[in-house]
Amino acid sequence: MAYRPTERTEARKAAARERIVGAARELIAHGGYAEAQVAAVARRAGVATGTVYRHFPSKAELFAEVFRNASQHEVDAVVEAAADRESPAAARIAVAVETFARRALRGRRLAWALIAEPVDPAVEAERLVFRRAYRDAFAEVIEAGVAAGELPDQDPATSAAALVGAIGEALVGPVSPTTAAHDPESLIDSLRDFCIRSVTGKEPVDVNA
Amino acid sequence: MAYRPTERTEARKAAARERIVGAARELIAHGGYAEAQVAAVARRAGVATGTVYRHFPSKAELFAEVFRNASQHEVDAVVEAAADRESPAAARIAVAVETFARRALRGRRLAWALIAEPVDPAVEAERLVFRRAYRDAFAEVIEAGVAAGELPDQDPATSAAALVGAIGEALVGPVSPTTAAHDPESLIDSLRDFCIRSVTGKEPVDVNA
DNA sequence: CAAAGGTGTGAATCGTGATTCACTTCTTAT
DNA sequence: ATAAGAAGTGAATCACGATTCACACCTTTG
Repeated sequence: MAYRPTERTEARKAAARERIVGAARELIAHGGYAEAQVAAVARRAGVATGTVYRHFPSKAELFAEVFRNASQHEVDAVVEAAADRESPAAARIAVAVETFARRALRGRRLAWALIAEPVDPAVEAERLVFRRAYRDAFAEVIEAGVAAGELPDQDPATSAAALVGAIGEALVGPVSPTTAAHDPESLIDSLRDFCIRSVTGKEPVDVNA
Repeated sequence: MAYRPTERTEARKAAARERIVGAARELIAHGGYAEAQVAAVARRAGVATGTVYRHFPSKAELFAEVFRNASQHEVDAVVEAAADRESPAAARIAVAVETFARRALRGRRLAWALIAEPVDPAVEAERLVFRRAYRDAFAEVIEAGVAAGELPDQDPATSAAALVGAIGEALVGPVSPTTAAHDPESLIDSLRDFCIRSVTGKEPVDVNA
């Protein structure tokens, strides 16, 4: 034997892999799944079509990785926003919703791809993980709130799923009010209030800074 | 000229058309869009592949019709349930949600196809009409409730979109709690309460019969 | 009954993109 | 320098379904 991959080549390989993932994410963010054909990804990453297959066994695997990365990033932001277990449940929900919404509106197309766009089953499985992660984050807060007597009795899983659906639909759904011209901040306010009411059964008090 | 289609032949033609639409709906209800290839629809309808194209210019048109039929049916049921303008907004929302939910749970797969499943753009346009119809139905009730001072001030379009999303996700979404074994009635109760809280900002009073 | 349309048929065609693979180019180790 | 294993290339191949179309079969009208 005469050739053994060395640190430098490994790094180069890893870099190429990341360029491919990045190119795929950019294409998805721009035109969704349809725009992200393997050949297009390769072109944008500056490699040949075949090279993509040196790094990923299939298109589905590549996209699964893209989804995994992007969604982990989003979920982390929301979880972190709601992390303070000392503050009241309503405030935690409020800040989580705002974080979710603000980020989604910033990258509308990518958010739509992550939340709702048609993908093939292997990628759908990643999406499931992602949505479940959101749901669990909300469910945890709701559960804590109910336990502390701050929130009315309710099924945390159902409420959390409904929250995820409500936020997704209001922000990037096909009938999102944002489709029409609309001020993003006021949309976020409306949505936050909706979410607060839904879990507290009370009018939201103004928590704004 | 020697041949002019007569009533009987027209009827036969219409019947064939309906068989095709019905077959398509059944396949969608069973396995979603993926299962409903033109050849499969034709087989199930008992006609040849080409015959489908004597009745519809393209697959997309056929499916648009299927969606239109099925969704009109659903929307009508919900609108009718909430039709009584004399009763309080909260009660109208409650009954609309229950109707929506109960029907969706009865035909889970079809509901998913109507609400959320990947479809091609021509069909997506139908879906948009459908979701918008739901949204408008809810928005109308919310608006009336706000005007009557029964509901707190809110943006009806946003609340209505969020409701549609919440219901859809909780019922047929990928993270629906119904995925796990769950009692449908208690899910409906939880969801209805969630929706009532979200628009009223109050604990739901027991409206049950 | 013959002519003239209509309607049904299903195998062949087409379009779209993912995937492959024989070949080239690069890296490292001797 | 040279051998050997990695990695890159992109044109060719494949898979999959929608769509077409030349032909056969029905209905109706004169």
